[in-house]
Amino acid sequence: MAARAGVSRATVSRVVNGSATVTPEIRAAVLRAVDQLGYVPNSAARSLVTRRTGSIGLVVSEPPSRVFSDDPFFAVVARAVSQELEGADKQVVLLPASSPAGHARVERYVAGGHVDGVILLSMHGSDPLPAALARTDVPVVSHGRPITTVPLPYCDCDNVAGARSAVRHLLDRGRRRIAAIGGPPDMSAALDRMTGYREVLSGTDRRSLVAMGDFTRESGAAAMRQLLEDDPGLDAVFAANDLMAIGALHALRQAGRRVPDDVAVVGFDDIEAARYTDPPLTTVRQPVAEVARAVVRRLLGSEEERTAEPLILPTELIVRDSA
Amino acid sequence: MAARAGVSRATVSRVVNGSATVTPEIRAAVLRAVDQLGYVPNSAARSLVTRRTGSIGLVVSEPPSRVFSDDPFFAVVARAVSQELEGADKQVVLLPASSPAGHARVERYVAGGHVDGVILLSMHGSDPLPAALARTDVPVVSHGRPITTVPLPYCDCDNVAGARSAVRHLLDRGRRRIAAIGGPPDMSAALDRMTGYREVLSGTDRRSLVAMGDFTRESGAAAMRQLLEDDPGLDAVFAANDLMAIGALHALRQAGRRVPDDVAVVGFDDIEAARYTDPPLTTVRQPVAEVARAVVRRLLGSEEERTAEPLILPTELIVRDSA
DNA sequence: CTGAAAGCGCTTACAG
DNA sequence: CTGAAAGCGCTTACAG
Repeated sequence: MAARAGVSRATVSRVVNGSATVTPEIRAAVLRAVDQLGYVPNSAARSLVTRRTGSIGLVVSEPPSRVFSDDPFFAVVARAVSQELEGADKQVVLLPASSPAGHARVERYVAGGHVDGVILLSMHGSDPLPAALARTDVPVVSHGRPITTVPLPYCDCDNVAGARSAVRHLLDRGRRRIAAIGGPPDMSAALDRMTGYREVLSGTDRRSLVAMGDFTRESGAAAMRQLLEDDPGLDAVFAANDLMAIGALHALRQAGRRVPDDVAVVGFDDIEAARYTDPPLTTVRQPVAEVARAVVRRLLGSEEERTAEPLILPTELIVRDSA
Repeated sequence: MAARAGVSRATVSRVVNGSATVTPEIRAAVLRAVDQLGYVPNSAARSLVTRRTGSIGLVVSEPPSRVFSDDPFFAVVARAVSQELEGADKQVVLLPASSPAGHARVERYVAGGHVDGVILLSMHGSDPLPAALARTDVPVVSHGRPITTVPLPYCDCDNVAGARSAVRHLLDRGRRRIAAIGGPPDMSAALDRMTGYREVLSGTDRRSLVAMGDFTRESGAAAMRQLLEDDPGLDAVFAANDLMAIGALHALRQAGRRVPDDVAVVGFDDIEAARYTDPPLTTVRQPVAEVARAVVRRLLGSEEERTAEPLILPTELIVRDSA
C-alpha cells in the first residue's frame, strides 16, 4: 500500500487519519492508491495503539420477556443510540446481561477494553453490574435512574410528574375511585410512577388501590381482574405502562365494563399501539429516543458533563378516548 | 502479570486460552495471579494476531419507521441472535444501513475486519449491500430470502405456504370475496405472501383484490379503506403482516363493519399484539427466533454448511376470533 | 512442558 | 512536511 503510493507507512496513516500536515500532491497520490487497492486500515492494529475501539456497549439487563418482546422500548433506544453514535463514527454492541453468567461476560468484555463506553438500560435495583462497571475506567451512563448505592450518571424522563398529570386528569374528569397497576418494584420507572399516583391521591380524600404487574400485557390483564375483584366500584385505573394498560382494557372488556363510560384508563409511554386500541388510549408520552440521545451525548462528552446533574426530560399527557 | 506468576508471557497466554499443555501447578499459579491482578487480555492485541474479533455484525437495512417502531421483529431477532451467539462467546454489533451513507459505513466496517461474520436483516431488493458484502471474505448469511442477483446463504420461513394456509382457511369458512393487503414489493416476505394468496385464489373462480401497504399499522388502515371503496361487498381480508391487520381492524371498526361477522381478517406473524386485538386476531405464526438461530448456526458453521440449501422453516395457522 | 523471539498492522513521538 | 523506528499487547511457531 505504502509502496504503491511511493510513500512511507507513516504518511499513509496520516492521510487516512486526516492529518493536516501532508502536501496536497502526496495526499492525492495516497488517496488514489487507497482507492485502487481498496485499502481499509485494520481495526485491531489501530485500536491497539490508539486505545480506542469505536464501539459503545449497550447493556440490556432485562428478562427477555419484557425488553425483547412487544415493548418497543428496546428497539427505540437501540435505534436512537445508533443514530446519535453515527456522528462520532461509533457502533453499538449489544450486551445482554439478564443472567449472572451474562453479567460476568459483560464485565469481562468491558474490562477487556472492547468498548469506549457503556450505556446501561433499564437496570433493576438488585443489579450488581452498575457498581462493577463503575470501578472500571470506562465511562458509564444509564438510561433511566438506576437504583444503586454507587452514584451513576444518568438521563431519564420525569416519571413522577408524568404519573401526577395522569392521575390529575382522571380527577379532573370526575373519577372517584382511581386504582393503579404498578410495575416491577425494583425498577425506578415503576417506583416513580407509583409515587406520582400516590402523591396526587394523598392530596385528596381518595384512597389508593394498587395491584402489581411486571410491565407486560398479560400482567396488566391479571392486575385488572384483581382490582375489579377488590373494588368492583372503581371507575378509573392508571397503569404504569401502556402494555399493562392494553391488558387492562382487555380484562375490562371481558368483564363487560365499558371504557371510558364505566372505567377510565390511562397508560404511560405512548407507544404506537396506544393509538390503535379500542378505544384509543389516553396516556403519558415519554421521550424515550430523546433520553437515549442525551445519554449518548453525555457518554461522549467530558468527565464534567457526565457527572453533572442528571438530565430529566418532561413528559406530556396525550388525551385520547379511554379517559 | 507474567512476573507475578513467575512465568513467561507465553505461558500466561496458554493458560488463559486453555491450552492443554500446561503443568497443573503452573496453571494454578497463573490463575491465582490472574485473579489477584484482575488481569483481562487486551482484545485488540489478541485480535491483531488471531485475526478474529469475537463480533458478528447485524445489518439492519430498514427505514427506521418499520424495524424500529412497534414491530417486534427486530427485537426478537436481536435477542435470538445474541442468545445463540453466547455459546460461541461472540457479541452482536448493530449495523444500521438504511441510508447510502450507512451502507458505505457498513462496508468499510466489515472490510476493516471488525467482525467475523455478518447477518443481513430484511434486505430490500434494491439493496446493493449484499453484493458488496459477498465480495468480502467475511461470511454472510441473510435472515429472510434476499432479492439479489448474487447467490447468498439464507434461512427463512415458508411465506408462500403460510399465506396459502391463511387464504384456504378463509375459503373453508365460506368467504367469497377475499381481498389482500400486500407489503413492500421489494421485500421477499411481502412478495411470497402475495404469491401464496394468488395461488390459492387462482385455483378457484374468485378474483383477487389487492391494496398495497408497507407493513405499518397506518398503511394497513389506509389499504383497508381503499379496499372497502373498491369493493364494498368484500367479506374477508388477508393482510401480509399483523401490524397491517391491526390497522385493517381499526379501519373496519370505523367503517362500521363487524369482525368477523361482516368481514373476516387474517394476519401474518403472530406477534404478541395479535392476542390482544378485539377480536383476537387469526394469523399465521412465523418462527422468527428459530430462523434467527438457524442463521447464526450457519454463519458459525463451515463453508459447506453455509452454502447448503437454504433452510426454510414451516409456519402455523393460529385460529382466533377474527376469522 | 516452557521460554525467547518474531510478528500481527497500525500510530506517533522523534529526527531531519 | 516526511520517514525510520519504536511500541501497542498479545499469540504462536520454534527450540530446547
